[in-house]
Amino acid sequence: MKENWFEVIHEDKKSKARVGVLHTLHGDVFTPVFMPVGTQGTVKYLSNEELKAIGSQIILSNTYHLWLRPGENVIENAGGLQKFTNYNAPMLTDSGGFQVFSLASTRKINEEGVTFKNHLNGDLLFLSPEKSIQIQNKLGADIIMSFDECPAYPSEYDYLKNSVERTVRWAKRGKEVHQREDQALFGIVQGADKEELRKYSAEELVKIGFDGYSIGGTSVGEDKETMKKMVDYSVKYLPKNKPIYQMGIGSYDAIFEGVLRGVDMFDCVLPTRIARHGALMTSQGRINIRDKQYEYDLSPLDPECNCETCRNYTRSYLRHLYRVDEGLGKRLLSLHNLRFLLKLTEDMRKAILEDRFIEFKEEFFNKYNLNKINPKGF
RNA sequence: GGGGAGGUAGCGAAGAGGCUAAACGCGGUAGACUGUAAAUCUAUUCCUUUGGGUUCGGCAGUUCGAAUCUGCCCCUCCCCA
Repeated sequence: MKENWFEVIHEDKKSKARVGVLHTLHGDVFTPVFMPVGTQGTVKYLSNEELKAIGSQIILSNTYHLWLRPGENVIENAGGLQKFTNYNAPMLTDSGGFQVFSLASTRKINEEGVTFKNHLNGDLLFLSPEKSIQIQNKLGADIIMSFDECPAYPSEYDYLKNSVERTVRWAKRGKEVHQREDQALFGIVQGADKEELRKYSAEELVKIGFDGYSIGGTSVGEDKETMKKMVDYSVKYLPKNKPIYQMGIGSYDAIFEGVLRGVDMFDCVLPTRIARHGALMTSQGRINIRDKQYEYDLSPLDPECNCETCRNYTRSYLRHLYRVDEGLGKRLLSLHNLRFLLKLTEDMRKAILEDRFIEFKEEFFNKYNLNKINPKGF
């Protein structure tokens, strides 16, 4: 990737928040950005047209899952992920590293790579840093990830140290086989809440040299203060002229904390998953549309939202769709939750450009008062 | 008219003398979910002033003790006339 593929447009005068732009072959992405997750080459229940209509700039897909089905050759044959899915806009693939964590019960890690029991039929599969990059080269996303291990939290220090060092070696091996100049390759900083490990991880990755840097290993069960430390300990040792991506973050408060600390990119299944389960992020706090109190409620899901769902449907009807388990319900609810986060990042970019990010954060928290309604802050 | 099966919580359905306010499923009411093995998982669901109260079609019995055993009655379904 060209050295200036990422440009910082404006830095907030009172925090580390910044507005930037990623130049990719499939278009520009303005940061801070929230990236919806479409693991299997689709954001569950939503079409590309709907995603674009709510302001989605870039979406994620997953190497492990696409490798299993339909297979990277099928996607390469179609001309790459963007053509295969007809999402003619920027895309990012995760390396399969997270599956090392989430499929922990069926995997074995060694220096060479990871042996998984395929979650579909139990077949033994082997994924290595080289293999992951080679698959991602074929998938052809605009941004691809190094193959890492995301250790459980908490883990023993010795285990963490070995894991972090191995993840650095894996990153180097991945970079060595990376073929495509049109794909940005990110390294992933690990090290849990240990500053010396985060420092080591970040500095070693920077020595190798990547087009951007991810912060991995957050939101794996640690408390909020610990997550802030993890971000601080990572950003501190990363270059300012490269994008920083905090992986797996989708609660509004964690996004604020990340942006405040200099993070540019976020992705998360949270908005779509909780939507499918009836939970919605609204300007009035988090609600569960299944609840009886909405049975006769003819108001929109979120009166301050302009998404298709909020413009056209009542809570009463959305509750009905949820309860009868209709796909339209899952679609409309997913659409809204994504719009909520996309709008949030749009507003963040505006606030940063006006040097009022900290004020915006306070206004947002106060206005919506979500902490009072939902202590966990989703 | 003859023969057979059965009536258990909102529904379906286990249980065949004490470990049973009664398994399990559905339905109901809530909660969770953060680089998606997730249309998933968890709690709760007779009443209650949390001490207890009232239950397994009804009534009457047997028994220290009955949803479970006995008698009579009521009701459903199936087969044959």
